[in-house]
Amino acid sequence: MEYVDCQKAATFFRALSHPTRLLIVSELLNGRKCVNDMQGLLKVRQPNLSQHLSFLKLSGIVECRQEGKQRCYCLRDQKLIRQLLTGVNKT
Amino acid sequence: MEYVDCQKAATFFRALSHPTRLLIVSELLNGRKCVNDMQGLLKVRQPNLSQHLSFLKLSGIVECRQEGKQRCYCLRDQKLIRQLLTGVNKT
DNA sequence: TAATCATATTCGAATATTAGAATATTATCA
DNA sequence: TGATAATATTCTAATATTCGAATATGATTA
Repeated sequence: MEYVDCQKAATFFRALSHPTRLLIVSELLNGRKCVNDMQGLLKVRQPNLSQHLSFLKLSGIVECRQEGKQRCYCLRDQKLIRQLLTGVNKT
Repeated sequence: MEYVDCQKAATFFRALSHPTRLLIVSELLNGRKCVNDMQGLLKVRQPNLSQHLSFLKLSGIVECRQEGKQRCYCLRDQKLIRQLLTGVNKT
């Protein structure tokens, strides 16, 4: 296989290495969601959710847009994430 | 997407979330290697390498076999790993 | 069986991650 | 403009990760 940027890849995988963040990400596979939507689905407190979202944003996995009062998050590369999760899921 | 076992997936991704472990893994994409081979390729001390290998083994990413004095490691699912790294590399 | 090569384990210190509590910010609405 | 809804940030304590140093183990060879 060609050269792998291990630093970059490690950052990417680290972002996916926490169950809560994976839950967020797998919810986002179903489409854009605002923080409040996600809170309804996950059992974490709002500040904690916000921290994880921030982590995911810094790692380049999600992006967000302000929409009125709400902030909507979505995956930056839905196809890639789907592929990664599907692969690992089969393990 | 179907249900994702986030606990399991998180463990898997965490194993790949360290640059040294990714280096190990990408070396193993070229085939089986014993610890000493890997030491020649990476710039880490032997005990540290051994720790990372142990982590990768516990996470189910590699397996190893004793071969004479040496212990040879290989990927348990080379195709999956190649797919994951290729995907992330394109990011 | 003693020496040696190859690898693993243990321990401790430094650092990073995580979650909760408290608080701050930002956008809209009355 | 003040109140409120939605989200983010900061601080802190608990825990986890990482590395190096020292040491242990296991297989082979002399």
